[in-house]
Amino acid sequence: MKLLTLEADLKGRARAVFSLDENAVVGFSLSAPPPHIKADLSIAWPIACAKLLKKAPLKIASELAHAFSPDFEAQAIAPGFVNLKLKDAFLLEELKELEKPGYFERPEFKGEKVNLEFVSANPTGPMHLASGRGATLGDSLAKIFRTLGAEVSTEFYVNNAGRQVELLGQSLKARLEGKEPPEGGYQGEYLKPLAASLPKEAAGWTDKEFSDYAVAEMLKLHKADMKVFGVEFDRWFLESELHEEGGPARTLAALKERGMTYEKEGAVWLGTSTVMDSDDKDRVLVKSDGRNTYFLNDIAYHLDKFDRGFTRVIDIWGADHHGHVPRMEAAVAALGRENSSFKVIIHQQVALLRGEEIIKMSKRAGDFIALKELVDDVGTDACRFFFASRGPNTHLNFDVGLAKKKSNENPVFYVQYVHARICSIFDNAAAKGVDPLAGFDEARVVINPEERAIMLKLLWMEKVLGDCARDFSPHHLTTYLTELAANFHSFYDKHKVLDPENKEVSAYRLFVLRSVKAMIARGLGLLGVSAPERM
RNA sequence: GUCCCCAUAGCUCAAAGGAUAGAGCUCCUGCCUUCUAAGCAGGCAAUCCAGGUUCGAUUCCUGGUGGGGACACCA
Repeated sequence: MKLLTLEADLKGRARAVFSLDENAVVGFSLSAPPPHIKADLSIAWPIACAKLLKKAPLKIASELAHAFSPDFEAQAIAPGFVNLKLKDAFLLEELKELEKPGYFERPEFKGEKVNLEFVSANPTGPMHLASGRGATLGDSLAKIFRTLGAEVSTEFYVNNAGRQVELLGQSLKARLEGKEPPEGGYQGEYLKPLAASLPKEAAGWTDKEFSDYAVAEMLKLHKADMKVFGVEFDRWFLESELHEEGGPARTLAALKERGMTYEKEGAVWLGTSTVMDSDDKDRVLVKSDGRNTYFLNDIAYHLDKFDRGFTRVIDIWGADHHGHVPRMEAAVAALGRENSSFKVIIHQQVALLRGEEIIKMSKRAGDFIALKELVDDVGTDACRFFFASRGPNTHLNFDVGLAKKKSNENPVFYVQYVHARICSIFDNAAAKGVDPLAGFDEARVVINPEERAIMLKLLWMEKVLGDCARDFSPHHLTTYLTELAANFHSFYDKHKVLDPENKEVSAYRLFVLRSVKAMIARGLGLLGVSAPERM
């Protein structure tokens, strides 16, 4: 029985014992007891519901404990906890289930069609190190949501139209002609080799041809960078696609029709504040010179996503764009879409340090640290685990020098080492005269404390994935994997797995380790980190 | 000035309102004739300040202090 099923079961028993309605049982959940408590699971609900039931918490706890036996060893403890110990058979049975396909799927994600857009860096230069954070977040969340049963499509939005792209083209042209890029253009070194490799006929190109060429080349770079980083997008959505299909015009018409817009001083405004009261001021959709704002194009893009049938549209933005959230939410609402179907995940900026010094970065000025640079130095695994292990709201100070130097201290190796060690044990089994596929008599198994800790931790994965989805962050998973790894290393040090003298115990332990190996591989996979067989 | 985010050990991070606040790095003490020491066992060491709500607050609320970010008819 899964933990969530168990939780629902026990909750049902609590309702029955105290004759409560479904809604009356609030905050009933299984949690892991603190280390000094010798129990598998813990319930704090009796303390919380004491007022409602008008009973002493400890009394409630002991009545509850009574209702749980004889299926569980349950004990009521002051001030009102119920601590549970699971039966050995329960643990052994569940381990067999863990690797079954769909084990982690949940009903609430069934039928969800999620669109997850992230990174979406402008194609005006190589990908910046900070994009690694958004990429890690988005890719891991996509994989986690899929594991929970949702259908997920990942997307990278490419701004291949507009002023910045024009400037990029002009900067490239200037480099070809041996001149400095124009005012406000892109000064970066990366345009020089690009200019050098332009075809001969480029001398006669229009500005637009330069722009198109530069963008196409940058896009190639971005795709390559993301691939090395273990991130593949289901779709690279070009802004130009939007314009070809008249998306912005259609969006504007829809907004007008719904009475959300007005004209003032020659511009068309969206009443995000006056009509909808969800932003601090109204926003311009069409400028007085007749051109669309970026905002209108962006609304059109989001409408396009909804029109493609997604039930949930999720954007991942850096904190420098957080000011845009209210207006985008207002726009989604203005189009008559459910607010709950749209979510923006904001992650804080990555501040780059070299020692004490903060590195100011700007693509236009040409001073930045490329993602590729770090990945080349420390590897994708260390980078991704590092980024994944922080919640989106942490303000990350990233010391480039330290990150490169200290790669061996990254906890990712601690976790990967578990996988390598277990692989090695299985490799050695035959030589030690142990058959990894041999069965064992479950009734005779004696589970030692280290094994018990491992099994419990394995069952806990289900909850951890839920936490990741709830908080829109993979960091719970890195914490979990580190804890599972600690459980394993501790076990490994104390107990011999391959023992020719005791084949029964060997087979049982290999059975447990098979699950550990699978869960480590699964968890690392969700993070886009490899599970090496040898280290 | 307004708005958003953050403040936990020397450093980098965890912790559905629950029990003695967890890890990693650093420093110190032990452990490899036995399946990989990228490991194990142990030690030192922390909730910014002042109020409030609560049986219970690192967590929620209010007000400070300190730091990061945003406030365009730019994209």
